[in-house]
Amino acid sequence: MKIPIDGVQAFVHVAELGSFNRAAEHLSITQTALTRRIQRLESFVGLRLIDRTTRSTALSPMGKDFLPLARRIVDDLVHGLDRLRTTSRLGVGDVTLATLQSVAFRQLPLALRSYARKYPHNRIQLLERSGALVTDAVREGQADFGIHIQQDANPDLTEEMLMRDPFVLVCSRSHPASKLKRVGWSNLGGIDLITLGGASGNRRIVETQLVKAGLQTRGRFVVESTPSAIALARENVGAAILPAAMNATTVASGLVEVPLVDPVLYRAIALVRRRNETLSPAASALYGIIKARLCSDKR
Amino acid sequence: MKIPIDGVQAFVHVAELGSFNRAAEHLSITQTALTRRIQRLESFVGLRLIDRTTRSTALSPMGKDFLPLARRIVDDLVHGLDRLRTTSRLGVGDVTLATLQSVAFRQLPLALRSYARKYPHNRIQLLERSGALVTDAVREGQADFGIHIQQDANPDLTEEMLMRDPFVLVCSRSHPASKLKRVGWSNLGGIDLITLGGASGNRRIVETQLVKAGLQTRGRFVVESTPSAIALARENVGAAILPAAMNATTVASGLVEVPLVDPVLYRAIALVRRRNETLSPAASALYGIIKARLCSDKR
DNA sequence: GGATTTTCATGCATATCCCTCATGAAAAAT
DNA sequence: ATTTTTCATGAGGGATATGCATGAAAATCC
Repeated sequence: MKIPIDGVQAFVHVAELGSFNRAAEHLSITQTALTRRIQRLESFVGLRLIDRTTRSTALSPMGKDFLPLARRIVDDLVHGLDRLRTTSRLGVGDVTLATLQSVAFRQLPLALRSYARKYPHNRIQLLERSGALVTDAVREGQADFGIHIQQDANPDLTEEMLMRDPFVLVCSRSHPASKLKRVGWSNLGGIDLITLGGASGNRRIVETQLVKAGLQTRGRFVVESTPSAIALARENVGAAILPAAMNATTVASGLVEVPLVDPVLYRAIALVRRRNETLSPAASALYGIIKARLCSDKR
Repeated sequence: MKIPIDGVQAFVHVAELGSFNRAAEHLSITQTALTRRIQRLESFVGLRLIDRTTRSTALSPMGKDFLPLARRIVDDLVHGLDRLRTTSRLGVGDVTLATLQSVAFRQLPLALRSYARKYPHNRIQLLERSGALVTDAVREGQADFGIHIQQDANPDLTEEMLMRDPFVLVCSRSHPASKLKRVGWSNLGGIDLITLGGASGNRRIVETQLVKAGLQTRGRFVVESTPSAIALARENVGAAILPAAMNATTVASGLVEVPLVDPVLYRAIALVRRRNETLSPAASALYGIIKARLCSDKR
């Protein structure tokens, strides 16, 4: 036999309004239907919960006992489901996004502002991680999804490419290379290179390519972060290999970007999330906005 | 749209068992039906609660959020309704019974013992009241129901006659009246009467009849309780007018009961309870037992 | 005091909903 | 590659709830 939740709800309403008719109206059903619901509930539990004459209604002793619990059940149910519904409709909720610092600096702010306008009540937590740590944060559930450099496929995760970001050579205007229209990887031999080290995801890509070009694995200067690299380049210590998206030129004046070619090497920025797991509405909305924003930004 | 309580229940089971099939089996429905319930729930709230592949099931973030509440709802509902059901089936519960002292002495013990055997876990509280106080206790809700002397109908109460208890003249074996087979009310003139006073319900009945018989309103000795009356009669101070049910003869030896006739006057012992209010199962059971026991006892 | 109004209960027809059976699809196990 | 396991889907039938019209009982009204 089925659980007469309708009956419980009806019971609470009758108890509160003291009348079948008013309760029925309140529930937008006929009085007939309401009577039947109460009857079903009573026959389910096997005892009379509401003593009713043609004139008045009153709870029986057991009805009085049951009322608080019944009220709680109905409230929990209605509010609980309602919360879920509004969540789904409005996309209410918190989002935690793991991202590369570099992306957080440049591309993300626009997307976040757009999201914040659309969902003023939602909070966003940004985890700024470098390299593989983004992936880890997503896989371990610390973040709803992440933005990272595409890498070896992970069975637990799905990726979706956002844009391909070419590497460029950044150097001071007074640096010899600044005069070039472009420069091939194999022509970097005579240049003091500033490269990223540490856990950076770029490091792997750049170093691989350097090896292919027959140069030493590491640049002459290995720094931990992009700002440091830019600072060094600015002082003309050497030329830095950086993603174009960093837009070093605009960060510090007096710098020049020279495209790196043969081959044009990209780092693939991708959205990453757990495979087979639905994003929360809030996360899903942000995911969509980022995808739309950054894809159109593609160079 | 209707509240998908089945879906919530299904959701909890799937969450706990990690499998649609096992959950379906647990609920004794087909896997198909269970899938449908989950689908209905999800379409009701508008978001996916369980991420499922053909191989595995896992809660989505919102599902995880919802699980504790869902579990509580289902538990409350199932346990709450179950409690009511067992209550109705077993008649579990406490009963408070208001009764006349006289009835409590004599007829009730048998009924109570029988009830106690049938429902070993139920507690009974006895309110011993005299006269109209039984009625008051019932009307004011202090007692579930009562046993009293039938009187003017009260709109709030319903009565059900249990037995009619004739009044007898109780006297010592050495009392002149003890030789009579019966005695008419109008022949009580020369006898020193011991009557009940105070709040006794019998008082009204007896006094009314005495007036009708042309005797003084009160007996020569007016006592407050039956035991006192019996004690006086035993010492041959006079003859007492008492309900036959008191069985004075067996309480104190050396006493004789003489039927009072012209008319044979009864006090009507009745069950009384609040009109239009369902008795709790426990009370209802006791009510039934008393009715059966004492009615068969009718003289 | 009888007519009217109010309120809960019931019989019947209908529409809705939900379940089961059979089958499909996808992924893991053999 | 085949089998097995597990969730999803389509269709049909049966159970169940709903609504309308009406009844019954009690309070109110004139």
